[in-house]
Amino acid sequence: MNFSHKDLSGKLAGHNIRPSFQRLKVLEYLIQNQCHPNAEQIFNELQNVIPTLSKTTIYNTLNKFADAGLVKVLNIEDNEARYDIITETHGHFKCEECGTIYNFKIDLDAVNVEELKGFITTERNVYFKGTCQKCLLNINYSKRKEHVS
Amino acid sequence: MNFSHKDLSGKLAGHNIRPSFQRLKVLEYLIQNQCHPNAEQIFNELQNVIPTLSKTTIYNTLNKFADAGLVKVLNIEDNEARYDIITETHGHFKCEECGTIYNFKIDLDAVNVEELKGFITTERNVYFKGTCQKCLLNINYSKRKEHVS
DNA sequence: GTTCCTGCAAAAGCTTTGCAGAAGA
DNA sequence: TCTTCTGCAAAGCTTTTGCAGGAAC
Repeated sequence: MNFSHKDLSGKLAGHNIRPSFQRLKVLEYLIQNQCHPNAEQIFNELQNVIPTLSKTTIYNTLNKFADAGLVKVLNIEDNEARYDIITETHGHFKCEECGTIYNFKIDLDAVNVEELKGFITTERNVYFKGTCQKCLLNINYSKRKEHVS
Repeated sequence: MNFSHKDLSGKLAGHNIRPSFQRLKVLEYLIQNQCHPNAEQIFNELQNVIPTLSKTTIYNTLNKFADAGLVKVLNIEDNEARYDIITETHGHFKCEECGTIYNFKIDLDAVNVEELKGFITTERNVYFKGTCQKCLLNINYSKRKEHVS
């Protein structure tokens, strides 16, 4: 998919965020790469487009987006935040072999927790960890090869 | 509850961890304070018991416990890890007012996710955020007072 | 006598802050 | 003009690493 400058500006304006060039590019990147990037990845990618870009701006922008509710911050590991354009409630699966984070549909909005009666819940997160199918196949393949040789 | 040296040593031995004094104290602390402490809190508390204690040892110990599957690392915020003695599957609720992390019962082991067919899931985490009842009551109380005065 | 553990100091890595100049309203 | 934004440099924080002395088995 492709997004016009107008689409992107509109989205920012809807959250009271001024449409600077840097912000538009970060937003565009997040929409086109829904792969839960961290600040580093976004920075590296956009440096090609904006040579003078600084990491501070990436952080400023991401924090602004997060405050505005445009993106969600994922803290699956403790040493880096990952950013997710907010679409609908979904869970995350992190493969501990390859590091890929997958989305999966799960609806916790309906879940009613007895112990949280009287609490206000504003955010519901689910993340699983394990090994993804791709890596499992690779591991099995390696083992078979090992066995043969 | 109180735990004898023998109980604690046994628990460590069961995970192939040598029962040094420091490790026993960290374990004891985690069992007696199931309040999801971070490294800092554990360090401060245990410094009273072990004056020569260093933060490195806290990290060494917690990492060892985590590797052995004795504790679970919670990454609800990105700037600090919190540690949770593993008991049974439960969710975490973090109050954004007072910072307290509450446990609640939720069983995701039964959840079957179509999109994760062929994946191996080793860890399932749920965390909610919002405002706890205690803080909600305080906020309401303040508002009432404000209104009266 | 080895191997493992502790803790100091230093480093590493992610993120925030201060600030001055530039851009936008 | 006045506010907001960018990006450099520096600082802040949590966590890890290197290493030497000490403890445990």
